[in-house]
Amino acid sequence: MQGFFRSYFLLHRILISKLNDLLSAHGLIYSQWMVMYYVKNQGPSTLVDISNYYNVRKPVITRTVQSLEEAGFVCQIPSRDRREKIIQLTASGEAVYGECRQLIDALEREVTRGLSDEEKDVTLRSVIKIRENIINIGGNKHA
Amino acid sequence: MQGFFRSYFLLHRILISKLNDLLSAHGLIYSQWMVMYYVKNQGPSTLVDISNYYNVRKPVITRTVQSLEEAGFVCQIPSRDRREKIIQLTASGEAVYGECRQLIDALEREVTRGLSDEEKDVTLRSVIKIRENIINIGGNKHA
DNA sequence: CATTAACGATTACCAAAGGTAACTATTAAG
DNA sequence: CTTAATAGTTACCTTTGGTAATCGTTAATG
Repeated sequence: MQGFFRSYFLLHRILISKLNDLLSAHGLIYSQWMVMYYVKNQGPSTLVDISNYYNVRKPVITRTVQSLEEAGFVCQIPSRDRREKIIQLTASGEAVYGECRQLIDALEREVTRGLSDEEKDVTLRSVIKIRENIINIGGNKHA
Repeated sequence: MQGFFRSYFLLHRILISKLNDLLSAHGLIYSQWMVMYYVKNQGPSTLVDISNYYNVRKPVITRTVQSLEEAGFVCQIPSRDRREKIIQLTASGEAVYGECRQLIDALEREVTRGLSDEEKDVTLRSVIKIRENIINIGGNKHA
């Protein structure tokens, strides 16, 4: 696996650039998409839920959620615990999520063209495995 | 390959965080390592060489190279074309490169633990192939 | 050969995505 | 009832990317 990191990071920039091109056409940026993705698939969530899932500090999520509220893509629903801020997608959030979901799925098929199902499967499982390994190494500041 | 992007980006944050932990112990950050890596492996290079390789704008490279010069890890060598700035690693740059190289190789082995050689190979080739696909899709603003 | 093009590098900005520290409310524990 | 812990926010910093405009220098062209 000589040079895996290099190839990985070389891919990252160009991949996130493509993704942002796609999202910006719908008024979104990557960090907003991440939050919408989580809320769509996990249901109404607190900021701490999202923060834990992505291993990102709370203020970062606060900022992103605020921008999504201003854009009208998420809204707050009441909670028994009045400290919590539970958010969910609005109708317009659902709509833009659906549009982007399709485009992203299409992009994913496009960029993996030429790879067999077997190769795709191995690659996906390897990426997940590598992440697990890093988490288990420990010493990561955000466990 | 449903969810490849998600897994890929989930890995990225944690991977670059590990890498920066490692580099910061030697006074480097990721962007500096990238430049040193290129200069080490391609030999003395201009800023445009580096910019083209990483598909990153020139001012970004200017800034990184300046920080490396201040740190004493790279220096300029004269060129016939007086527009160009050709840089190479200094002795201290070579030393720190060597130290980090070993640690990064070790980290790479560690995080890919549990993957067979076959799986590692397929994964590396897939990542490279995906990058090629994206570049060939065209429309990338930085071709 | 003189003028114009192109090129390499830089400066001065801006944006996105991450981080810390310190704070306010609110709830849970003792 | 007082103290802890928790959820969220605010203010600010860092890293890594981008643009636009500019300066020197080289290459092209009339």
